[in-house]
Amino acid sequence: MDEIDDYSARVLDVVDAIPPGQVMSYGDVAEYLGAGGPRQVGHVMSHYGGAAPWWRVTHADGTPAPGHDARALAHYLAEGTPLRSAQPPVRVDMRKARWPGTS
DNA sequence: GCAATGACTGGTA
DNA sequence: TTACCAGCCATTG
Repeated sequence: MDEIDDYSARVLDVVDAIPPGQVMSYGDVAEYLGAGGPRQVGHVMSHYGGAAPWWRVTHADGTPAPGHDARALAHYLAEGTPLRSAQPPVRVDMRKARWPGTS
């Protein structure tokens, strides 16, 4: 198994901590960690996202990762995530589904 | 060290 | 909604 970096593990830890029905944007995760940037989080998800609920991580607009929007939609419906559009372009209601973290 | 790239963000048209 | 631009951060050649 490939060993992951501390930063990647930290990103996966936050994503794994997101409760069902809630989502975070790439920028929110980076800001929550206080390190790196939205692009770094996205890169980690593309490389290690297979071991984490990547569908709970979306763009600031609420649109899921490209190429996986249909897959993410299935999870949103299964977890009861508040959606603004149940069909492409799939968009999550960030106003309610945005997870501020362990407040 | 520089240029290019990427599962990004916000603003403007 | 879509398209384009400028900014941001880390990795790679």
